[in-house]
Amino acid sequence: MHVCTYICIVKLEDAIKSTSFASQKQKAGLNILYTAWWLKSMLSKELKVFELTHEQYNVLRILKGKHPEQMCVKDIGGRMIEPSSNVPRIIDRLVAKHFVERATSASDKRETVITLTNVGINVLKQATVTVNNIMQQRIQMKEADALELNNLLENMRVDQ
Amino acid sequence: MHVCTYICIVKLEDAIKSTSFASQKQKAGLNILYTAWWLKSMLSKELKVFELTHEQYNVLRILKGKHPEQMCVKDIGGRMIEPSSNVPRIIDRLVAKHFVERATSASDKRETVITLTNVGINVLKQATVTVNNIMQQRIQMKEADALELNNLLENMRVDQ
DNA sequence: AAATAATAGGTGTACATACATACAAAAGAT
DNA sequence: ATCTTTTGTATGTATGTACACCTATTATTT
Repeated sequence: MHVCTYICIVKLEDAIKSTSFASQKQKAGLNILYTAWWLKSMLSKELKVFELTHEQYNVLRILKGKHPEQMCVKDIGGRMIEPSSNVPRIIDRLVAKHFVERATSASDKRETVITLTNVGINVLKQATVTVNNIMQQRIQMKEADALELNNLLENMRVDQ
Repeated sequence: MHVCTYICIVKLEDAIKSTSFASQKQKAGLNILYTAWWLKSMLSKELKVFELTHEQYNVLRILKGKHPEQMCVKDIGGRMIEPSSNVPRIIDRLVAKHFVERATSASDKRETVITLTNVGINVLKQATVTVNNIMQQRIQMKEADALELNNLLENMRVDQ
């Protein structure tokens, strides 16, 4: 039986109330989906203070990586963790909050170039401190284990 | 450089075009999010043939686990991989396709009990064959590695 | 140069998530 | 027995995803 006191490690069986899995491989699939949800919901909770969703935060971080250079929508899209994200609409919301600015590219009028504003940079800076702290506290893993995990995840994905 | 021929293993660096991570632990977080997206989008693609989203498929599978018993909305919700899923609305769509039926519980009129229809059972059966095949082919992992992965994922999640 | 194809971005729709709220029914308190 | 609280479900709103389609611009072909 699972008892939750101060620190609580939730087994998948408890989380989704399922006791039998066809294989460890099948369980691993569900475990990845559940852990991703767990990560995302932790992030979202922290980011709410800054009026950011974790997708909006992701876009700001991508922009920060090139700042003070601008980036076009396509380049941002290519760096999203979830590649099918609809970047124009995420940018709509960042523009509404004055965290970024939109302009048509001079060199290619099809492109829209996005720039971080000072407000955006400040919000991102504060949000990042919080996010990093939470990640440090809530993810329990030695670097060697993390490396092992990264190898397992990268080798499991068969494309085509 | 990464070349994709027949079987193609995508490194996270290529997927999100980022080359530097603060730590293996931070990379692991992103890797989990990306792998979850990869899994979900594969599933969704396969399930489209059956007019199912992967959340709808998840609900059908949960119902199958108790069949021919009925389940109430709350019990279904407690078994979802993403616990904050809005189960009533997913059920709306399954009812519209005649895969499940809704009825008010006799023992507790607050509860709505959900029953799999024969159509639902057949669709689930066919969808499951396809899903299992795809998982078998696209997830490359030995059982021992899957066990290792499950342990890493379950031990990393610190709640509270 | 004119016609055609490819590309970048935006938009519409269906579905899902996250969270707040509403309402009816059941459980508990007095 | 009546009042209060809790519970189960549904619904409204903002956001995001997945995918199709449209338009403007650029690149390519002839």
